[in-house]
Amino acid sequence: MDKQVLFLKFFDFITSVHQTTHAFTKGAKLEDVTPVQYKMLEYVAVSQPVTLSSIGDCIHMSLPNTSREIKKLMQKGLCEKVADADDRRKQLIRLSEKGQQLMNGIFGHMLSQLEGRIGTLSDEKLKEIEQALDLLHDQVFRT
Amino acid sequence: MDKQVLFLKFFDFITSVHQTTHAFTKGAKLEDVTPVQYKMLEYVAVSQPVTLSSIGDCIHMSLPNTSREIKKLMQKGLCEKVADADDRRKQLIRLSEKGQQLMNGIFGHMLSQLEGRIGTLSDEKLKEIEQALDLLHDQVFRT
DNA sequence: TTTTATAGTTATCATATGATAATTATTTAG
DNA sequence: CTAAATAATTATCATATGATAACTATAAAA
Repeated sequence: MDKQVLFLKFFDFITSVHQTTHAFTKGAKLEDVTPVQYKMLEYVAVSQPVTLSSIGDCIHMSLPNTSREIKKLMQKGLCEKVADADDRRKQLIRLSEKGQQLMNGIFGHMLSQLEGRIGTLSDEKLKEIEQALDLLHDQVFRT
Repeated sequence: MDKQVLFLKFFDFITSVHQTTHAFTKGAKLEDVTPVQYKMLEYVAVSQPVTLSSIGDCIHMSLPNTSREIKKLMQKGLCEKVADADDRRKQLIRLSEKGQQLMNGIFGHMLSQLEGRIGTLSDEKLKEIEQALDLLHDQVFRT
């Protein structure tokens, strides 16, 4: 097994995943949300409610900057903040109704994009794809 | 086959690919190169020589901004520019010796990171991984 | 209880990035 | 040949992002 060849294949693969991701979110209406703010929304959507600190950890941003960007998202009416009852230093962030609708729209858009790519495949093929996702996730892209 | 479940798996997969990519290039010394400039270098490295326009197309940047950033990369001594003999409007960009060495170092770093993840796997497992890469590349992440 | 650590805020600065208009040089189309 | 169209440059502006210092409030440790 030529590791060099496999590496090139990885590199190519990673590039195409990035491009596909870009194509997926492209076209979804993100009116007033910057790239970093979108990453935050994505993380909050999946993990809510979350503390400011964990958002910062996840997207590699300092607490002051995280605080600033969350503040902007709240001003846009996309996020809400609740003080943690157990530890009142902590602020729990979750999507507002409007933010939830925004993310639902985006996930729906991504879903239809994906549907366009794999919609016509047989169940058997889909099983193969699922297994391939699992394999690479576990063996290579584990975090 | 539940498409909803598959979608969640995709979403998770894409996230972990992004995180892994981040971890891969992290630690590689990129002294004086901004993220956008790094993307340019990466593209030039695999496709050189390339025109300014094609760089801009690839990384979704306007020609004026592409021109500005390439200029910076040339000032850092990482790129070189040659006028195309056939069409003298075109400027062909390629890595300088120094730029080539930089990218060699980074690719080497990524290779060793990858090695750390798959180095102990059997040849059989590696074959499976290769097939999984091919499958997903062709069926899902084709561009 | 005093000290120390944690979670977050606010303010400020520097730099990176994105958008656009105006210009030059060259090539291609009519 | 003249009139587009293409490739790139330069200049300028606005905004996004990253870094840091100083601060408040709360919780945990001594």
